[in-house]
Amino acid sequence: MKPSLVRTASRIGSDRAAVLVPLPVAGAYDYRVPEGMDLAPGRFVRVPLGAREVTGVVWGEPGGDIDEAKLRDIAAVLDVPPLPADLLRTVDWTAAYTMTPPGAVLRMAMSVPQALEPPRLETAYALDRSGARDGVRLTAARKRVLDFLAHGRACRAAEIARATGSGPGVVRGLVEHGLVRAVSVEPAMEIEPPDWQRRGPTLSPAQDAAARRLREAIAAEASDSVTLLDGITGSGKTEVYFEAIAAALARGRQVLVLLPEIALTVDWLRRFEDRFGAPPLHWHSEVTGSRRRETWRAVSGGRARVVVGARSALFLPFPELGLIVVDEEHDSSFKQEDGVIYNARDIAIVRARDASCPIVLASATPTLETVVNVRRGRYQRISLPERFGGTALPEIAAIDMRQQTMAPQTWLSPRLREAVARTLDAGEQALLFLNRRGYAPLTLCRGCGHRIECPQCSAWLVDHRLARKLQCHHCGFSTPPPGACPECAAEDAFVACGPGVERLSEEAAETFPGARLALMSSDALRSASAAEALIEGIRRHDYDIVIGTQLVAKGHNFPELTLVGVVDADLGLDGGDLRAAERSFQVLHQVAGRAGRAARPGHALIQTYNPDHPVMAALVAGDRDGFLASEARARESHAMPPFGRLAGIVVSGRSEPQVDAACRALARAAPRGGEVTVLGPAPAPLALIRGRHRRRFLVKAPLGLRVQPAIERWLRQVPTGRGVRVHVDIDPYTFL
DNA sequence: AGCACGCCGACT
DNA sequence: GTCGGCGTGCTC
Repeated sequence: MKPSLVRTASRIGSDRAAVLVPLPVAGAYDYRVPEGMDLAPGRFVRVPLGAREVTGVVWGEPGGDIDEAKLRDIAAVLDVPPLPADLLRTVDWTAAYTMTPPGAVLRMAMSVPQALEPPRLETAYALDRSGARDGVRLTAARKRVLDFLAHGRACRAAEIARATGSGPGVVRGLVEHGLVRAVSVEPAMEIEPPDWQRRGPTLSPAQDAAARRLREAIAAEASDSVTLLDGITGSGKTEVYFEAIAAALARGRQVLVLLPEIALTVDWLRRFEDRFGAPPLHWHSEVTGSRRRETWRAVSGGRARVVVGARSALFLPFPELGLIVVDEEHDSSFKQEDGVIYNARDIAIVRARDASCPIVLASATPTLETVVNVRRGRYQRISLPERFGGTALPEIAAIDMRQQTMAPQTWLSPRLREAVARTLDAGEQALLFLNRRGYAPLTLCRGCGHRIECPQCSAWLVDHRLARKLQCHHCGFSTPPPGACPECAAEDAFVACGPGVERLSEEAAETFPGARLALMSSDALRSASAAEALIEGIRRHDYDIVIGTQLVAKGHNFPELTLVGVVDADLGLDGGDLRAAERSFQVLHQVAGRAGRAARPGHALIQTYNPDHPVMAALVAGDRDGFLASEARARESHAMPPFGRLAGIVVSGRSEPQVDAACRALARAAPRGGEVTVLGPAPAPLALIRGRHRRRFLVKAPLGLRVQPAIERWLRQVPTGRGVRVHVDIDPYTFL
């Protein structure tokens, strides 16, 4: 029995209402409600704003302190379902937490303006039962069309033609004879409902036990629980949370699954269809046009039962949200770095709380934040300790690069070369992982030592030899490689320094002649279909060695891959980032997990100059929890997250003196002596991006304190203006 | 985010 | 003398 899910919002009682417009204004504006207009929070309305008219959302009771003379009338109420009340709360919470104007957050929930417009009607054809068949010559084609329409509802001409194999003239003829009539219909995307009663693949006893516990958590009375599904790579987490999805669907609820953008693979979708017999709806930046509009409307109207998407799916208007799953919970791509700066994982937890629904965080390498929340008893944990099918985790060994003799301009150590050769001899596949795109990260002039830098950023240009370009990875600037040095005019004097995947693939080709190489990086794979084709090829063993960036680490399953070689494991460790160690551990652990997923055991070799580093030691020992414990101790001793609060304040502008002046003014006004500490200003690690100079402050506060009011008070005292912008990043991830 | 208002260079 | 450049400021 489907419970009643209509969350009845209280009607607006007075002749005024607060309306939030999707613009970065300070808050909701009051408008006059015309006589007889029936409003409740969440309703979409058209309101006059300055010289134009915009669509906003009724937010609640009026603020009241606005001059009667300034009040303007709400122009119209849109005939679409209102934004659910729980989403209004999440928008308010997100705005307050991230210190963003609520209208800017609302804009994310109104990202499809076309979905609010009355749909363009389409012409469809239906059987006209009043039409007399006497005297009409019923050809075979006409009969097929009439039979087809006798079963279904009105269909578009193209659909009828496709289904009956007849031309467009057939329908037209039937219309002329009055047997079929044209009707106007709203275009509605056809959605196959997922079948939760269908029998999915057989679960292992461990999976089954985990699934049962998850179902119980969902059925429990206190349903807004947070559960960490903690399962090592290959333990079948996905199939376990599918059972949670089935349970939510059985209760008549909608489900949202958040995945990191690149983890939504054909593999994942195939598993979903195996369980539910139908695909979920997708939501990410590449879903555009009418598909985007129809998906939004299907979510809003409740026709979409399961949506899988990237972080922006979080603000879709689910009226009956019953479960959120955040897969690869630790993935840093959940953190949005531009516009409204938020972490989709954290907002998902808030959205679940506001909607009173459970949420599942899944990961093989959960974040320290999540693990600490489990320890504090705020989250539950369900563990999947073994790999599905009894396959062992790959054995991980470090290669101490200080002990290896390297030929100049090579990056594969003798030990790694030997291991790759053995793997190829055994007829198996090897993966060489290097988390750096392009051919070389630095190009310098042999003559004068000049380094080629981005003209708008303080960053080197990366040599992309396949594309015949030098490229800036921070602003997208690109230029053909110069013939002569811009500094000393020397010809042909450039040297490429350091390796990228393109260069590594060159070395692999020289070292292993005859081996078939696949290069997997975002540059080499222009489209999603090209990526899928390559992945299929790897799976079919069309390639012997895969060379890839982080892209290969995500969710792919290559059964004949038995060796993973990490070329430069130290790459992520420097950078002064709070989470550098944690993130390195996560990505290295994940990429090592690509080895040996089927019947064959796998192993991973990690080239490092720091074999004693806690990250490397923990990987080799297979001691994830030990690593998390030592990382927790280190953070706790410095009162760093999750044992303290952090916020970044980035000051930027085109004029360096103006930025410095603003920083001095901010430093003078910075709160001191209290519980809040302000560090800085320091040049941001990338002191110049897109021609903007950047400085940053770091605000530290104890856990129990809300930093936002302190920051608000501080920033309000200092008028910035003069082409200088100040951005607040609560819980910063990268310190760039 | 738009769109207006406002104060300084090349044109009918 | 105007048309218009886009800098800053407001929108219930």
